[in-house]
Amino acid sequence: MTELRTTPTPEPASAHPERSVRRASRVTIRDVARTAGVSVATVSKVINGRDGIAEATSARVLRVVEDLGYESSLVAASMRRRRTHVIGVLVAEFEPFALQLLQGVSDSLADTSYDVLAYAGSVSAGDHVGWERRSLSRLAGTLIDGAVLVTPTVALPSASVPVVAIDPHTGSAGPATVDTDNLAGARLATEHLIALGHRRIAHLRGRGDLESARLREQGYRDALADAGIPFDPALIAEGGYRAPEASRGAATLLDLADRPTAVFAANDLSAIETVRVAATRGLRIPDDLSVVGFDDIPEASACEPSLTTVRQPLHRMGAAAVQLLLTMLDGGEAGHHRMPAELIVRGSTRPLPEHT
Amino acid sequence: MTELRTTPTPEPASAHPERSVRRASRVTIRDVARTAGVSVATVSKVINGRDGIAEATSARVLRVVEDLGYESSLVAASMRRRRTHVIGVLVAEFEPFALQLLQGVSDSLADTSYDVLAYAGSVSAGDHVGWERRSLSRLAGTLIDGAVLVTPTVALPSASVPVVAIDPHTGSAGPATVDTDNLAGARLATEHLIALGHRRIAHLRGRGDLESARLREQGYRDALADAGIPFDPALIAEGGYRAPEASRGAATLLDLADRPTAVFAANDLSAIETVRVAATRGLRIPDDLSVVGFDDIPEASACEPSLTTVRQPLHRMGAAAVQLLLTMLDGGEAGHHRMPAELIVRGSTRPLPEHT
DNA sequence: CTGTTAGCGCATTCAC
DNA sequence: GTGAATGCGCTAACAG
Repeated sequence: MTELRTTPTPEPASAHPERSVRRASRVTIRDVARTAGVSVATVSKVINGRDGIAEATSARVLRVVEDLGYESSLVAASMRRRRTHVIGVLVAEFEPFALQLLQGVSDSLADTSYDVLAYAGSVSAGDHVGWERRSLSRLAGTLIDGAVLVTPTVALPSASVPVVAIDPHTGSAGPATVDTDNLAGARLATEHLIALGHRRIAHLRGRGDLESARLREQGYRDALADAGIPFDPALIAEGGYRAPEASRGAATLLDLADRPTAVFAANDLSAIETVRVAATRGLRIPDDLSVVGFDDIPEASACEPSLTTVRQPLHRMGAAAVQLLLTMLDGGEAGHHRMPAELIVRGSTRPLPEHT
Repeated sequence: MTELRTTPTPEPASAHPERSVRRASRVTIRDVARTAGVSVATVSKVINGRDGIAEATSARVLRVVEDLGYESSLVAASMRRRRTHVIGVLVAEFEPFALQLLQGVSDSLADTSYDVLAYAGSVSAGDHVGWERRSLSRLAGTLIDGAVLVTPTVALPSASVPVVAIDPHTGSAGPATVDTDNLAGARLATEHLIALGHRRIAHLRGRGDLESARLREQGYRDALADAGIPFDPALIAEGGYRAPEASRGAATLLDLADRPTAVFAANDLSAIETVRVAATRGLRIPDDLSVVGFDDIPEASACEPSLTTVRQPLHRMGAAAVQLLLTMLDGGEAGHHRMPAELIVRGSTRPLPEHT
């Protein structure tokens, strides 16, 4: 009776012609066991290569597995097993920054026995602060052996698996982290604009809940101070690291009576948005306005004009996070890894014409 | 007794000072129940908003949930429940093409109640043909409600959940699919080169097991035939859609005694690789060699010189896949969705100088 | 060598 | 209203 409930279509998968697109109920280990005429445990042993199984039995089971197209459910297996050999990359949202990191993580995991699982936690939950705790709680301890958290917004409580944070909320506090020298990077960007003769330099802020955003603003202020340029609060607007907010912030700045001649945006996404808004105002880049971004996502060099920006070595950061994670999975201790920032000068900045 | 085994650290999570970076064991529904002084079932009902629970009890439970930072395990929940509200994007590997699609999928799922899970199946398993069946089998029916398969290499047997394939193996055969008009796109690319005066046009093939690769080669041949240019087998090399293979293929072509004046690469990744190899041979792009790619990933416009390519609307393709999937999840029937291809002329192509 | 037993963390009947 | 059973698909001990 319960057998029937488990497998509504008792005939082997290979037998029934797929004329309808109906869902075939999943092939479970019990289907295999029943078809092969052995117990569930035996199948499990064969699958997992445990020894103590007769050659003949093993072969027969494997044949059935092949015939039925059986593959063990990650979920069920992970519930019993210690390690799943899956690394989770937890992001708030799949945007270019996170995707570049993901590529780095994935590439450097290619030589290991780990698979990669990326999870966007706040897609359906809105911009809930604390998405990382939610995601971690849902996946850790069961599905993934370790996690890479991309721009977590809160300090993480001790998790149930090893965790490495990239561009964390609290700077280099807490557990293992990977980040870029945001302060120095922001200085580079601002000093570049100053060197080009700009003095009315605006800043489009990043997300208020991220340490990186705070540091980038600080670097901007420091550079201004060093150059003896007074700080003007009117030249700061909220960009939030994302297009919609950046669009509003950029509009605020560009509609100022005494418009800035340059904008340092807290990341590339908002810099690109600034360029877009400038276009709607009839402003040409870089003739009427210089723009600098941060991150150097592929879109930065792809846009027109190409964006001057501060490069974070995203691919290498992902790889570094993996190294730290593997160390922790091996029982070792992992620390903090800071990457240098690099100014990449492209087409969106130019010297301020003498006729200010 | 069993209580002790389940929770090695019986004290509430909030009680023990996190001085060590030791793993805290996951907070389970039982911890919540015990702390709140109710049964596990009661907690479950409160969490899932079932009615029939005293207001006071409900409030108390919710407080404990908040305090302990409890979140139901996706794994455990998905094993009992019907729907997990998670959509899986299954890819062989996280490369730019797949990542752009992922972004499209994710963005168009933002307004729904679904979360997104991306899984790279062949990371640890090598280039195993059939990764999609393996991944699907591991995740479907348990962890995800539906799946978007990116460039599956085999025709899928009926799966246990709704599935949409993007750029499928078998063209538009089988279940729901989304693809681009590869044949027309390849013609556009080749005709563009022909219009520029090129006649020795090479083709760097895509992955042999993909229909898209076959169609792109066919489009190339068709365009040559229409222009009355004889097909030369020596001008075809394997690119495999990936950098390492493309590198070898490009070298073969560029080291030919009678070198081609233009290369149509089956995708952007191999086109970019061709540009790279050309540089090592001292060839300038586009002066000494014109190169056209396919896909229009962000890297295509980012490279130097920017790449002339055939654009696939990747973001929209991801969104289209989601629409089909949601239809199927709603019990409806979904069909095939074909997107137009568009030639984007950039800096990597130019007219062949008269002095051939 | 193989089958039986006991859960993993959770949701779902059913009794109480 | 609440709580003890039960099972999801699977694996690890332990029996036979």
